[in-house]
Amino acid sequence: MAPEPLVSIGFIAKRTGNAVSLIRYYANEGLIPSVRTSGGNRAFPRSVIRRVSFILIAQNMGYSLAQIKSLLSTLPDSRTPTQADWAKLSKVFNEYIEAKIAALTSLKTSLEGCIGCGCLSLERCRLYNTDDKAAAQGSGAQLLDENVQSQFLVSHKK
Amino acid sequence: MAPEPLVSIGFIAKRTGNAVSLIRYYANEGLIPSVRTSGGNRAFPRSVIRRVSFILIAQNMGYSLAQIKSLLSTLPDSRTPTQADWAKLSKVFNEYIEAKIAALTSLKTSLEGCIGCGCLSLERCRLYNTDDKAAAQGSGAQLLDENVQSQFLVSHKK
DNA sequence: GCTTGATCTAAAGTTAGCTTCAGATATTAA
DNA sequence: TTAATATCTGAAGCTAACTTTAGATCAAGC
Repeated sequence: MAPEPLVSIGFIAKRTGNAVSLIRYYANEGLIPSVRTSGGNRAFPRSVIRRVSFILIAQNMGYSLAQIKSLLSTLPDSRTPTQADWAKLSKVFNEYIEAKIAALTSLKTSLEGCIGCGCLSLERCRLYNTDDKAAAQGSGAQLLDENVQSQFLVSHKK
Repeated sequence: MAPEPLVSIGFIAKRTGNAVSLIRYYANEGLIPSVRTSGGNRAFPRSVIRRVSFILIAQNMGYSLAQIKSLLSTLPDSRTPTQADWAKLSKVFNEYIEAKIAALTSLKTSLEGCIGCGCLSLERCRLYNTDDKAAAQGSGAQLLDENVQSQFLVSHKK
């Protein structure tokens, strides 16, 4: 197998449309793999472009960098991910997207009912139960509205 | 019309399942209306519970407090919102949800294609174009993938 | 009237996710 | 070889969205 060509941090930044500081930040955080040149500059396999793209998409979906790091852990760090590697991750991610769509659909329906009838309040609807609140209760789903899987909604609490 | 009963900050906090500090924060930020008792304590109309619920749901969807404040501006501050007030807001909000669902559906389709075929990179897919990046280009939609309306996806940049 | 718990204010602290800065070194182009 | 450009590090700065702290006042029950 031919050794993969390495590219500079500026190249990755340009190709992904982001600041160099962001790429450096991700590298420091261990979200993307990198090696060093003899002079000490970072060097990346081209496949990092795809990885950064994935990070940005997942972030846009509402995932924290910590969650994304965990998601990405299914990809190999030491070698360039194969199509099969990405397909595996894609499958997991697609399930997340589907769940999120389901949650939003449910939210839509609930809002139509709740706001429409004038009862929008936690006492009756519990539309927005968050991860940590549910977790604080102990085990699994504590949602009053079982259709709203907050796990797949954006959480704003630490 | 009978004067609406006022409740304490602790009451709102309990009913919405949040910390008192959060309710105070929202009040200070002008997200929820409040008056003062003769002693200086905050007092809220009961309808604030609904308003807080809405804020939490919208936050969960990925809106910033600034955006939510703007959304809520269609509700009257000086009187308790009627069902018609909420219905109006609900309509706008529902459109946002629908758009977000559409964006996620498109993302799902694109990912299936892009990750599946191994081309996930900005050079070809541009799945994650964000608000500010598009805005920085000047006018309206600059998205290469027109189906992905990032306006309705969660943005992580300031 | 007194004690207890709720609330007040202002300021400082916290976390995530970055960017900016300053001064030094690396790399590239001519 | 030399000038211009890119990158490096570590530390500090920044914004959003809150929480915490400290010391003081309010409100409610006995």
